[in-house]
Amino acid sequence: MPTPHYGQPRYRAIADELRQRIERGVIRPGSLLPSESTLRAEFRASRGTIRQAIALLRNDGIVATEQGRGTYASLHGQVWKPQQRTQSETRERIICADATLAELFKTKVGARLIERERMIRIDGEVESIIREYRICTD
Amino acid sequence: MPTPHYGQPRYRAIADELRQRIERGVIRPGSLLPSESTLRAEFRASRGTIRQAIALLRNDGIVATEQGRGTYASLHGQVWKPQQRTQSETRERIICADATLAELFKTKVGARLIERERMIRIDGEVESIIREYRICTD
DNA sequence: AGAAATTTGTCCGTATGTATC
DNA sequence: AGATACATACGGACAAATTTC
Repeated sequence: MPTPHYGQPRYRAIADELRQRIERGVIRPGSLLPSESTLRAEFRASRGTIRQAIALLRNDGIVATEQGRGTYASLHGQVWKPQQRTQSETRERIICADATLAELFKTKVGARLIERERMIRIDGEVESIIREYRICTD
Repeated sequence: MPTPHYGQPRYRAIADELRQRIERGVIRPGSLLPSESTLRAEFRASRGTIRQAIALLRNDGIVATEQGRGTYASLHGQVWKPQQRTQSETRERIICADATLAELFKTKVGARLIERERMIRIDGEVESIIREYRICTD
């Protein structure tokens, strides 16, 4: 077979197949993928094509490769899950530094600071509060 | 020449060279890079090696390739500049919710919370303080 | 400890498909 | 239609890191 690639190229198809195996747990997170030569035999593709497929997965961060060792299914595996139902509200105000903040910023108590507070909700529940402080410049 | 690649592999060296030309404006943002076959002649490398080099740049987002057309130097160009001299220290402790936090989390005053505080320094100066609060689960 | 086998990394060559000019 | 340029796919060879014996 020379090189007909109607629709999806082979390396993408192979990548998708491997991706599914990882996501479905057929290949467990942390375990090694089959070696390039094994994959080559299974998919009957050239080494270059197999490597292209793996490069895609590596680029997505779902596998990691080490020379001489092999390619692992990533531990934290999964891609960012766009967590539904996540909301975030931010508000901002100017405050005066208390003793603690003043010391951290090496400034005087009472110095003006910007406080930005973000509230993150998941399924309506408040999941975390994040407060960021900066020196007020204006 | 078979494949001696002492030190840096050729495709990286080629990528670096092209990257510099873009950053220095030798190749203007928005303009086309030399074609693969031109680059092949200039660097006396195989097409695969040239393509590996360009893939690096594409991955860094400093070029974009269109089939049949060519590879452009990206407009927004620049990569993330790893701001030198940036430090970050994180510390963590368990605190009891004050009135404000208790209200935000809809819990009682005195409830146990995890406070994670990160201090970000740029050139030694404290640039910002970030505090994150979560319900303590253990 | 050392040699061999395994596995990934780099590089070359060629051929054909597909999109653009 | 033809030329040009990138995309996909195959093959082979040697280098480098790791594991196995």
